[in-house]
Amino acid sequence: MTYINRMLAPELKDSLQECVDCPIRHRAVCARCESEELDALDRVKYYRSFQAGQTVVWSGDRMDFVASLVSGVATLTQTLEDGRTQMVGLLLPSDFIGRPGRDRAPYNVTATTDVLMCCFRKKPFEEMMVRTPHIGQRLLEMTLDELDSAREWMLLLGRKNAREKIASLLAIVARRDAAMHLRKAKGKLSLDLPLTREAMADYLGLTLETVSRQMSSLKRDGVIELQGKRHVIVPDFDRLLEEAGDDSDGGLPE
Amino acid sequence: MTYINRMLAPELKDSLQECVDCPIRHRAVCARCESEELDALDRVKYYRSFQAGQTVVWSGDRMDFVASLVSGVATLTQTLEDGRTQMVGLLLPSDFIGRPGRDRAPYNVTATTDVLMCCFRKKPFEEMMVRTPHIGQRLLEMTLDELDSAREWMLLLGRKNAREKIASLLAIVARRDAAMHLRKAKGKLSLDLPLTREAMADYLGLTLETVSRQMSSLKRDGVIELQGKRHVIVPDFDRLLEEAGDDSDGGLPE
DNA sequence: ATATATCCTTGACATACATCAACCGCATGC
DNA sequence: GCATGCGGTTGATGTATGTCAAGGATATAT
Repeated sequence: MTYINRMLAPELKDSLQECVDCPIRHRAVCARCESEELDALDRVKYYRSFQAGQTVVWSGDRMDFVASLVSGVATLTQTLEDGRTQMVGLLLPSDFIGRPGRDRAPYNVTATTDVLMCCFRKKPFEEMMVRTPHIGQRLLEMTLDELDSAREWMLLLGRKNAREKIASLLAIVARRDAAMHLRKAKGKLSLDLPLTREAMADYLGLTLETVSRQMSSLKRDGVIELQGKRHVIVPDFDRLLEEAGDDSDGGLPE
Repeated sequence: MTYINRMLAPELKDSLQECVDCPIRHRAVCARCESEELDALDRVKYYRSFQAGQTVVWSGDRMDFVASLVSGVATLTQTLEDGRTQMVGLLLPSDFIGRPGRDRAPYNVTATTDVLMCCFRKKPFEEMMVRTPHIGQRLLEMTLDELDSAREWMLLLGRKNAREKIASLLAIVARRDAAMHLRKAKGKLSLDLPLTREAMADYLGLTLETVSRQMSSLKRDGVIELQGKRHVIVPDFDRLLEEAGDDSDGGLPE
């Protein structure tokens, strides 16, 4: 069953890191998953890996599998004819890819780092969804969450200025980072951006130059510190949230 | 059962207009809906109406019901502290409001015209979802569709210019209009905008002045004709789609 | 008929961000 | 050693859209 875990047992999020890192150890961690159904699914799963920069599927292509991201970072993007591109999804380990009930991918899926995916053919997966309501329910829950974050993202794209956009992105990454690794060095928070400046720009609806300038500006103003280009230190998370302009006081998960 | 129909029977979309307009006639139209479960649900449903401009729920408020929009237009909006607001959902008749499993509304829901909603208390609705997998499946399908349109919307917000945004919105409204009324006067297509210029601006991440200017510009260039402020005639839908800059050749549903 | 409010349009001007271009730092390869 | 490429930074300049302001059209109320 392994990587399907997040779909089945939300309360297992804490042990997710273990699940993801070590399929073998996982059975010990997650007793709930020991059903025959899942064993059956386990038998039809297979793995695919992609190198950084590789495209998993192109928008419009047939996609006869669903998958769970095991490691690495992938993005969903949409493009206009002239090449303008907008990221519409950022996939981190344990995120779900694909959708039961449709067989063409509506977006480009691209690996931005080296990526490992755990795949299931769509048909057996769908059959199991019918037999095991748990899975459908969990999938609904995950989809509703995604819809919520898509809508927050829309607020960002439509109404925030460049500085707020950058700060928001950093806060989002910090939060997701923290949710997975719980790596928070006493007040000072540090995070690795899994994105190039260009990918950040595509996330935020900006150009890479503007991203770069705003990163420099936030650094000048002491909101962040930079070690290298990708490693960011956040001395004061609340300050960052202020810069993000967000209404909701969404602190870090403890 | 009436308004829950869209959730249960996607193939009934054609008869939706009848369902929505006339609850009484509906039973005749939709044989599939005559189950005991639904009768039970039918017994706990109730109606609420709102006047144009009224707020149905504020973001963060308790929301102990789910609902189906019977008539009128409602919007989901998010705001920043300083009042900048972004529309994140546009609800037309038969759209679903609320989400099982959460009890606080994550957005403002506002009636932009007079609105009638068919409501169900959340608890009995959720119980029925457990007993009737159909409903959960349908809800998943609808949520996935919403996620898709949210993501197209993100492309619009992040990467389209003002003219393309306006053209896209008109195309979207035209499509949804057509899907419901099938009102297409031989080539020439006419539609009523259910939104003020300000609401359009909030949809598109623009100011109302820019919306107004671009409408005028599209009119000057013969892409649209205006009768009054809200009634739009589209002489050539393909031309409009070109202006929208969209890759996908999403014609009108026939 | 006159007032008032709402929604919309248009103009003049300001500015945030995009565009174009040069250059830096650091790999990798010959 | 030096070239080449990639990701990133910074500067000069342009422009699309925001901002501020005035006024038009229509409806409702007095």
